[in-house]
Amino acid sequence: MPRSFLVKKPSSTRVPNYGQLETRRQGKEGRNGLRPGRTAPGSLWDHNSAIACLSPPLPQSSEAKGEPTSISQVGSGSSPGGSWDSATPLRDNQNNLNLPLAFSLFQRRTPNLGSPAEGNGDKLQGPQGIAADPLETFECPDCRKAYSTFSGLARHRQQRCKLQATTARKYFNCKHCDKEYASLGALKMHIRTHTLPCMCKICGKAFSRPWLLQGHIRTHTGEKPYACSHCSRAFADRSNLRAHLQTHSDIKKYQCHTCLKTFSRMSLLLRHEETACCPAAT
DNA sequence: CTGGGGATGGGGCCC
DNA sequence: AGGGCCCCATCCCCA
Repeated sequence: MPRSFLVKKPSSTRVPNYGQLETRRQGKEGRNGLRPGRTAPGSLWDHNSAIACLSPPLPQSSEAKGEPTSISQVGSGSSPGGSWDSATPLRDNQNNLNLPLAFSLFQRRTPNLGSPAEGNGDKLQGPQGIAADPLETFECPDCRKAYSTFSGLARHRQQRCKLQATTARKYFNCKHCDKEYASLGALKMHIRTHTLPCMCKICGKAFSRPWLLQGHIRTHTGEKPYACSHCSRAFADRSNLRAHLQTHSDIKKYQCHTCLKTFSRMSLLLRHEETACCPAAT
């Protein structure tokens, strides 16, 4: 699922406590840690794991469109008893059944004398002329229902897959770009980034969210409600306060894995890697 | 070249 | 369903 990388936080973590920003941050960096197209940067706490977890990089949403990915989509179609969908990413398999491959993934089992069978009128035959043992049955990996013929099972699977295609594989596509979302709400939220319904009355600049506009208005009013507890500075944006708090920390989390120099922000590390230290390595 | 602030974008969660 | 908020991230600019 597209949201599989999210970990639902306990509500208590919503209490603002900037003294805990460092610890809360750790372990969540991977959620959305990399801009599309960026290489995984090294860092003191996640460099090794980033190599393991982020390589190969996750496919982008635009690339993922039309083809299920190993993480986001294939899993939804897999079945506990078999691997019809997971091993054969057939997006339209109800109409274009890849029989040779799919057949090899069925669980063929020997006599099941008590199980019901369908398609008794069919000759026992597998795909591509595979000679079926009269004593064998063909079992659906999903519901364990047994069929005496492959064609009976295939018919059963096709009808099931039609249902699955209309329920589990429902996506909402953005008409403005290639992105697709699992929920209508998520899509509506995304569409706001195209329509930009929130306009600043002072300068006319438009934003996708009201609170983005709120933050922008602070640039006009000069309001800075987020004060640093370590110094006298204040900020209009919480994220900027968070970044500022890094300057009070001696720990620089982001490390260049070429020269081992450390940086307080990922953007500084990226800039260092791309320009100063090892531009060819990126 | 580096450090840091300012501004902003975007997806998800909670109410 | 929508608003508010959280968190993460990036880009730009300046010292």
